[in-house]
Amino acid sequence: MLSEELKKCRHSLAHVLAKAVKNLFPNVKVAIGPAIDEGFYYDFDMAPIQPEQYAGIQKEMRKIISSNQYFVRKELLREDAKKLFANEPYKLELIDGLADSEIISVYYLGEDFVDLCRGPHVENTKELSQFAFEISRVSGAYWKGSEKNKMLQRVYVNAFPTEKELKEYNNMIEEAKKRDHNKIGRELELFTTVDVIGQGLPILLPKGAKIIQLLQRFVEDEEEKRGWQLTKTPFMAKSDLYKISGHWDHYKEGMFVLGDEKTDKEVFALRPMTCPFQYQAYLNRSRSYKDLPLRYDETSTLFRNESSGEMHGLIRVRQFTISEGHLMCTPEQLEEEFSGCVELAIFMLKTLGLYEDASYRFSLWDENNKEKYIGTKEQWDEAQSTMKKILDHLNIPYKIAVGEAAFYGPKLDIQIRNVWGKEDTLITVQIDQMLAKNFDMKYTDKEGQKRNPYIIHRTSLGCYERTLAYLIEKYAGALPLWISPVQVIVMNLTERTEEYAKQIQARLKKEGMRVDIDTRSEKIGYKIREAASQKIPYMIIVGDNEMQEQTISIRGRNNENANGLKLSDFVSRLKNEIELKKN
RNA sequence: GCUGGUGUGGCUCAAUGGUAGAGCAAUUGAUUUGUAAUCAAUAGGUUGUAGGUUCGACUCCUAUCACCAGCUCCA
Repeated sequence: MLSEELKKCRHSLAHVLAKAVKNLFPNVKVAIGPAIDEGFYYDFDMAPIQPEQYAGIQKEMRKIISSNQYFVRKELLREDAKKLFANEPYKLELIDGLADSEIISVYYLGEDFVDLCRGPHVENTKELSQFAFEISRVSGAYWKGSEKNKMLQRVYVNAFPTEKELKEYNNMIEEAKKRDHNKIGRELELFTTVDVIGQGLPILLPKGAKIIQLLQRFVEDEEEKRGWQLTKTPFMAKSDLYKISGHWDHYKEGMFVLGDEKTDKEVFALRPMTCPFQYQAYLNRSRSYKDLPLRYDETSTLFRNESSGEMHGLIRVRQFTISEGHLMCTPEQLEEEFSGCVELAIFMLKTLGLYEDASYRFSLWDENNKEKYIGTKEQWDEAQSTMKKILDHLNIPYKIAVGEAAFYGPKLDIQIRNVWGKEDTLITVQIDQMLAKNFDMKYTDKEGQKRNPYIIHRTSLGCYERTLAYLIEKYAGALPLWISPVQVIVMNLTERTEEYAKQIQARLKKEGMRVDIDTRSEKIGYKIREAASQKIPYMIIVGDNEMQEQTISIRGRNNENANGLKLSDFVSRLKNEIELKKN
């Protein structure tokens, strides 16, 4: 089915849902009901619907469909439309929002239900009779998407042209659930959370911490090769710093403030970003154009006081560590340096195998929401057009997102999709002309003039916690060998071979491998299954033959057998594999 | 922050107002085992937390914390 046609059917089904809900709960006020990727939703002003009620609503929808009702379009004058929807406050608000030039159309579904709608719709509900649909969830959603408005009940319905497609969709969701980092990250003992520590503050367990350590080392080493210098700056500062940077005015809600401004002489805040701290490193002495570009990186832990409902696994947390960097340069160097930052990000994504899931977003400010940002319209126009020129020149395919900029400048965000298809920012590269002025950062140019440098804010791999989450989902927990927290597990079949198993572990450890051992001498089948479920890349099973000579059997993660391989060959094979994957 | 759901040993689940229980994992002993399930025993829980109702609460009520889905906000 063509997507326009599918959309039309789904949207028609949304009207059927609205009618069904109206039939069952006459006092309900209806809002809007668009088609979405997997079906449609409809917002109602009503008491929350419980899952037990889904079946009844679906039955009512089927009843409407099977009675072959017609969708009939009518165009109305504004005042007639307002009369028609006198009891529907949300529809009235929508009508008031329509421009004078717009035609106001309504669709009748049968004689007793009418909805304000542009259409198009199917002619008759019998066209929907083959459709498979089911209510998937109900949740709160603000009217017109603003938290200042009333919260309505959004009924999500999955809808597909055939039973088969709905089933396939449900299977896909089931498969996606198996990759959910929040589930398998806990099962694999990479991280956990605990009530007494609090929301958004995950504990990285040894294996999770090992992965992050490996990533950090890799990033720091790679950045050093590319001319970045590591700084280490404090986790907190006096409010004075944030007042200069603008955080105090524009980001205070998001910060953990220590102390009370009214009563304390000094108030501190944990840092939500590294920028103003690394700028102090730049300000350490006077700079000349010969010093530029100056590239500072830092493995930087940040703290952001997110609202309670926003935390999610490792993707959205209150404390996280980011591969941060700030680059100070002259206007002439800007494009090349910006491009270098993007290239570094791409290199990181490709190394981790995440590149194919990434897309670019050019995040601009929202002129109509000036209080969110510092700087003037002229400054924003300049920063954005500079960045646009560079992006176009670099031939980076991006989509534009208005209102997604940082409060101090536009961003190039590298977005990544999770297993549910939901998008998040993993990496960001930003151009900032404003903070250099606020902090009075200068360099002396060839003519001896003092000038503000351009600053590029960037992450190369983003936030490690979030990156780990996406890696888990990407590989369903079976991480590439070079970042596997356990690369090999040795297990012995009987106690006779326990010593030999230990020797093998020691030997591999000496070679720099990360090797676990499982000496429980029974239940070999159980042990193998457990190692497989832990997604350990290789297992070595140690036994002996009739002559009581020790034997080993090496097995890969996908159950490929590497039997007959000598231990020394296995070691060089692992080393090769690690080198290959890193390139 | 908002709407809804969930919370019982390490894990998966049972117990619908009447004695908190099972399987797996763990520990101990026996078995020396060959690609999940050897035998026996042991230990592990003030049912997220704090109040309340009741003769009696895992179960009902209130508050709170955490987790999940969605909205809003964001790396």
